[in-house]
Amino acid sequence: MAWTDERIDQLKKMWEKGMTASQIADELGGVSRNAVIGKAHRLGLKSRPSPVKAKDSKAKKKPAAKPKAAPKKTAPKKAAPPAARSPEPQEKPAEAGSTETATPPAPPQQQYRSIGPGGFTRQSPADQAPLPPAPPRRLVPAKLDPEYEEKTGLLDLSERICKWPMGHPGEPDFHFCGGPVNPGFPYCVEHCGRAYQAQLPRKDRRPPPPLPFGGPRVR
DNA sequence: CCCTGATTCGC
DNA sequence: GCGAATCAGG
Repeated sequence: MAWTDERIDQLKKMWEKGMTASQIADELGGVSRNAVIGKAHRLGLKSRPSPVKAKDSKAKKKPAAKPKAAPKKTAPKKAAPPAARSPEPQEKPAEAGSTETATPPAPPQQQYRSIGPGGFTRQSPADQAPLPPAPPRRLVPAKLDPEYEEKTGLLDLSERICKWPMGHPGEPDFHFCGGPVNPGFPYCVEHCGRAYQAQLPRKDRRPPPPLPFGGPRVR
């Protein structure tokens, strides 16, 4: 599969969106995870938190004892030069919370109010007691509803996860089996048994169960 | 084991 | 330029 401009564009978007190389790879299709990573680097895309990095400052020298059976074809060019990485921006605002002090409650002060018809105290918007700062909100619950914890969702699927649907799409608790697959199949052993069945002779077939949601829409 | 990204190097 | 193989941390 070639890297067309379009696919490169998708790659960039996904990469910058934080998707993993694997996710990007099988979203694009036709490329491996390695291909995606390789391309990303060639494109000069920003590297992202990698497990195997950020290790430094410890010069561990093991002078001897590491022949490794010489699996390399060429002379292993060790000694990665500790070339000074680009100077980290080091943007640490060091600003003591001088600006984020909570708004102090308005001090009691002389106020002039007019009395409206019916004796109501007139109140202008400026007279409104200052609203306390809104509490910080979470966009996402810190903890998943226990009902969905442990459930296998669409994004959890992989080549070794059983993709047998449990429930129906659209239902709140729709999820996937999530068990280990029967190697070579998209389902676990149990669900392979459900998925792959020989046809019964016509006379032995049961009528199909009623379709959910009232069946196909007729226009 | 599984996952991740980085790097190398033959093509 | 490409990406499999390899490395290495979580």
